[in-house]
Amino acid sequence: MAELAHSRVTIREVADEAGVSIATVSRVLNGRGDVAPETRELVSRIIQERGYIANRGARGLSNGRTGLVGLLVPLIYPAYFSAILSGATEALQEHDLRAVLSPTQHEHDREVTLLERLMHGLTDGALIVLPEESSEELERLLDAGYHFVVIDPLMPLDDRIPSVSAAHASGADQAIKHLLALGHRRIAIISGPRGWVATEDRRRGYHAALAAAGILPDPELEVESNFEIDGGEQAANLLLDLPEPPTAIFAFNDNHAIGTLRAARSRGLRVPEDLSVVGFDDVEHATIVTPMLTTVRQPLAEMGRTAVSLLTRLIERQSFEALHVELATRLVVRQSTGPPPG
Amino acid sequence: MAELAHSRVTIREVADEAGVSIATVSRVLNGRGDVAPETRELVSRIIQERGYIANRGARGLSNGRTGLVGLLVPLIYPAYFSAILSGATEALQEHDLRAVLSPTQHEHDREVTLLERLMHGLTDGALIVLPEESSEELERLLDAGYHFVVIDPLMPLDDRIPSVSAAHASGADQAIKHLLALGHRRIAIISGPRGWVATEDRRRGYHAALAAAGILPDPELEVESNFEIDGGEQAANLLLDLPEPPTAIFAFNDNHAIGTLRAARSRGLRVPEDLSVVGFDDVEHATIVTPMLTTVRQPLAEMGRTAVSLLTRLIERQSFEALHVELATRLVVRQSTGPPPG
DNA sequence: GCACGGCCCGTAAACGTTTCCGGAACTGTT
DNA sequence: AACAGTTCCGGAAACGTTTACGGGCCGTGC
Repeated sequence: MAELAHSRVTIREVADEAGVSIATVSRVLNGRGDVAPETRELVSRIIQERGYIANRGARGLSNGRTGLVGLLVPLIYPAYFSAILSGATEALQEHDLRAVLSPTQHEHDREVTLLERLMHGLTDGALIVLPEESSEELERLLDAGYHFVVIDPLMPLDDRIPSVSAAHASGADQAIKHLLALGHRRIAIISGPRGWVATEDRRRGYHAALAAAGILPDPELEVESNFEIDGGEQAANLLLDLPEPPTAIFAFNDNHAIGTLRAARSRGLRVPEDLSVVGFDDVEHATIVTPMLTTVRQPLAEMGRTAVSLLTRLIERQSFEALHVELATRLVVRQSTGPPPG
Repeated sequence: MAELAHSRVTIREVADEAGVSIATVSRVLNGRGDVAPETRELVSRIIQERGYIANRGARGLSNGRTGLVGLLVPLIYPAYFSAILSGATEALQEHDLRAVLSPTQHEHDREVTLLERLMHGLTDGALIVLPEESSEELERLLDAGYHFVVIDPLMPLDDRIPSVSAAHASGADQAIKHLLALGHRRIAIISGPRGWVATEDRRRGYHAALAAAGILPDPELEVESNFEIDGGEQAANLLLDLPEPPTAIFAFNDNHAIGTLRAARSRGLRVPEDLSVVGFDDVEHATIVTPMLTTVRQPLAEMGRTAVSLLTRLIERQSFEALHVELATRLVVRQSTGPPPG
């Protein structure tokens, strides 16, 4: 039994006070047509006065909609995620939906059970950022009739699975073209884990831009790392220790770029005079570091918002139009790139 | 009517398959005593097999608990908030509670209506970070029987309102003592808005530490700013333009400190040789900036976790033990402080 | 052999909505 | 004056749980 303390005002009380049935109150609540203007006005006023707010749980029970949307993210803290979250929850609020936040700590099992609990009556759908699941697992979800959209898929997904991501290849292409235009020829990359969509797409962009300039890719110039600053620093050290080191490094995220800056500084290399650095993401970090990073901007908040709009359309069963949207990336030139030395 | 699509398995089906009543299934679900071991075992197995998960909405309707907790934050993106969120949601998950995320964009009205909607059957309680509400408004919530705990109150709150915050005065005291020990005598502050608890407490710590060293506070050395980097930069410029500028600046948050770094750099001042800078918060920004910031660390994630543990105690019993907890702050000395010039 | 107390378990009410179905009161047509 | 068609509204079922209440059955003690 609920504490009688917050004895909320219920639809029954509103109905009694207005001298109508609860059915009628429900109708004005949901903007149904079948109600006389005066009645509607009267009921509305009483709802106002009493501060009545429908119980979401009950509503969900009765009509199958809970007004809740699950937000599955590996972590909350890193700026990459919080930017997406920020855009998503804001858009959710505009649709009068609430976000149920569920960090998965990058653990596959945790994510799977979370999803199961979410779909079981708790939420109307979910946004899954960087899903740990295989395409098959997600397809099963889909077949179960659950609504969700994936943000920035890690692995290639089945075509039926709605997703929003950034234009990775184009971003990499812009970055490399920029370096090329500055005169660089020996351009290294610090990439994310192989096999991830983002990694492979950006590599593709990198290779394509090099090829277009008639440069053969040198496997020595491609190293892989995690997403931490330390990892970036180590990778950069590897690169700079090469007999013939690169004059520019394109890092696949801003943390890597910052690590590269550190590596450069620790060996007395000036950026951009001795070494050019380009990042990816354009989170706030990029602008507070010295020198400020030239980086490829991902519209993270916008990705969150877009995912919400896909999801709401899905929930309302409106659409099977553009299930996959790719948002443009844009190179932001700041201080960490310049002509190669010599 | 619910979409038949995700026709979830219901308690009824489990009951039928086990050949018992739904009451019995409910009993084993909730670990009630009144059930024979074999029955319990049988029902448990079927629950497992069928992957049954109780519908939260229905459960909430019936027993008044929804398993949801509201998280009210002004914004999500800034590291300060996401660190708190991170700690809170993690702790929530351990209690098998889910977080309903509600950014208020610093708008008082938005926050009030959000709270109203939250308490109306949606959630069992809430965590309110940096509440925009007056103490009176919160007291009314309290009297209505709603459970919540405030994290980092903006304004002084009534004693009955549970809260968790950081040891502001002690942090400021540590920072100033550190600067004093380095030999600084002319120490300025860039504070947050006057009237805010955090601001006033830190000012108190600042004044106390100065007084203990026999230094009279100079009002010229105290400027106020918002929480952005730009604001910090402007404030620092004001300070550095003084006829007798400070040799050290204690900024009330890391953004201000970073702004101060910028101001120093733009006028050719070296940090820490020409100017010492101390920040507050110790978010990640503090470590990626050059020089790395000496700063007062607030245990943000821990504050989130602590708030959750207060809240769950509140929800479960009506306990009135330690309603106010203040977590220790700690000075982290890095590269932005040194002896004064000359 | 009987009453009684435990142990298990089922029945049914209750939680607050939405929505289907049908009915009353009008309006307008013949 | 009867009738069909509208318009507006109420009754009641349904959603999936929890839980108060009561009842069967068994063993125990006399």
